[in-house]
Amino acid sequence: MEFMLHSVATPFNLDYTLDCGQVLRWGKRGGWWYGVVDGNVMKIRQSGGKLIYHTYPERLDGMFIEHYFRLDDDLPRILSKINRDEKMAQVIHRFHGLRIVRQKPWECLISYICATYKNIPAIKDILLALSRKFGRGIKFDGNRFYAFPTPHVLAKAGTNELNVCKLGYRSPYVFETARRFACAELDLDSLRNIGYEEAKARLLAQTCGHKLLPGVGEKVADCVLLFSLDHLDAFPVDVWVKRAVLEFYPQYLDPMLLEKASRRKSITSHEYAVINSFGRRYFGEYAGYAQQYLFYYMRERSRER
DNA sequence: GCATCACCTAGAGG
DNA sequence: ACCTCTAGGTGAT
Repeated sequence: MEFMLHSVATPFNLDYTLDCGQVLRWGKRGGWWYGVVDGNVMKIRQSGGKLIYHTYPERLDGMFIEHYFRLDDDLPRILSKINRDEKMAQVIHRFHGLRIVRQKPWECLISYICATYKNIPAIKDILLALSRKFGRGIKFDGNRFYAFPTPHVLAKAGTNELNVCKLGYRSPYVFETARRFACAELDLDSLRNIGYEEAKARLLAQTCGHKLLPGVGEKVADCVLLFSLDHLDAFPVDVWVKRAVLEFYPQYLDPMLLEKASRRKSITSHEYAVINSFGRRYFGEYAGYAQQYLFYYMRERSRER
């Protein structure tokens, strides 16, 4: 199957989009990207203004491709909005065509709960282990792929079985969250068409004195809002984005905070609030796009050194 | 409020 | 082989 990149879908760069760290279940082999999306294996590559793809077992159409890769976003307009200074111009130019992907809320939520305090290779290992153990197997192209496990299966699993997948202290978080999902206490899709603040407050809500979703703090909430619930103004702050803001935008921060923050590698909740609100104010309605370009830029730069 | 600290584990780098 | 540092933070104190 083929998808022609029409004018709205341009620019698009498949490699940047799948390699930038927002999705963790894709891998490139022999010129093709392989991933499991929504229970289907997808094999895809880009050839100039064209996407060539196969999906199995369902034959997913162009509408699906367009929706998943956010090819309906007016990227030139978005990039012009976040292009606020020379540094951003450079970052945007470097990764021109990177798009935010529309992930499934459930998979996105579990992925980022698992991602806390882990490096990306380790996160990919965890998600693969969870899928192998609890997900449905799908044979394709002579390989075996695994769908992401359903809430119901993880809710039945229990923390001991989850721990086999190297979740460590995250096991009870994943287990509890799966239970909330399985008994339909949660409807993340209802957070799509309300404002960012309201949606975030509901994700972080407390019930009976404890968290609705254990393991979900500000960072995880912002990732879920940005990557799966269409809140492009969310601005997740992790150690890389913190470094980026401290290095490129020190003049916008209180000198005291700057001084303290640069001495500490992790992020305090106060620092999170300050950097998050700077990002949202400075970059505006598409701050989430700015965040992803900055994140990828910082990681690539560190890898090159 | 608010700052500090423990936490499971494993990849990356020396 | 072995050790240290760090990792897309969160929850408890």
